[in-house]
Amino acid sequence: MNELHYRALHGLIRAGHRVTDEVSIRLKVLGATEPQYNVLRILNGAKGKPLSVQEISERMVQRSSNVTRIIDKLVAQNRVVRQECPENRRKMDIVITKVGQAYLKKLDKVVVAYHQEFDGRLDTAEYEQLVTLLNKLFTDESTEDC
Amino acid sequence: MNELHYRALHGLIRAGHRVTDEVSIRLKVLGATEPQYNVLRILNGAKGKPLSVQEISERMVQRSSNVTRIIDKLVAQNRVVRQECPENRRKMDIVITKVGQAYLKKLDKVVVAYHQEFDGRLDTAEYEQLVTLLNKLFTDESTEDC
DNA sequence: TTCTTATATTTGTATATACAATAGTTGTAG
DNA sequence: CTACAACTATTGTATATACAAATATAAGAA
Repeated sequence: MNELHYRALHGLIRAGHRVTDEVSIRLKVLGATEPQYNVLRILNGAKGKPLSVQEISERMVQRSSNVTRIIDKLVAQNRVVRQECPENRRKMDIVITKVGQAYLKKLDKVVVAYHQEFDGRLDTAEYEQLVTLLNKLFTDESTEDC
Repeated sequence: MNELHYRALHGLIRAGHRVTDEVSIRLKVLGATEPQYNVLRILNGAKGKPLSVQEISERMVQRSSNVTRIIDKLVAQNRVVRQECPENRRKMDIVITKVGQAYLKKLDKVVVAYHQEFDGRLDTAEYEQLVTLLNKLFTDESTEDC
């Protein structure tokens, strides 16, 4: 019983780390880290709407208190812009740039290529099953991007 | 199609990180990090047989080149012993101590308690399904502990 | 207004991690 | 035996991360 729990949860941990590691290796070739990729995706998913540091943090897979410094890097690379939010000067308006979008496209390409390695390992019904099971396990979806 | 892949893999990443994060929080209360816990579990699983740094590395969930420094910490805490392997003086024989085993028991307790939070979220058949799907996705099991 | 509390981000600092370089050991070819 | 390549663990160093403290703004109460 509990052994089964353990196998399932441990399997999830290993699977998650493994996918992250593999993705990181591929992103690094293009000069990006996984958190940077994550932030760019989140901003791109906002469709031009500026997001605050907090909003980005909430959508990140890895809880990290240092979104500020990730943004610092992206700003230095002209991939996002950061400016004070006019309505609330405590907040920052962060937006992906054209340069950032073009870069993200390149990053997405290598990630999609990695995903394609999984073609055929499960059939469509099984992939749906997996998604369903994950949703059931983690009902409160505190982090959502795209 | 590809969207489904993405949802499944991204779900795995989030689930894995989430479980790791939650476990880390609980371990930290007892003064341990997740990698330290991992090493202790691996050594305990070896049933007294000394393992080399390399053997431990291979069994870790997170690829990390710094098992040496994790061992440093555990040695300082008297939870493992490290001595030169007599057969091959390049290698190190690393073994968990009684102190380490007792400590590991305490760590396991909080991890098990966390696992129990998942009771009822899936039924037995579903847990088995999940394990099966994960095994199908990652056929080559390069990392195995316990 | 002024005081207090809450919110949002940044920064300081200690620790952790990745990666390359190093040092010591073993195996093997000449 | 010597020279050279392969293997194992450690260390140096730059970067990343976690967490607490600091800074700045906003909102509400006296």
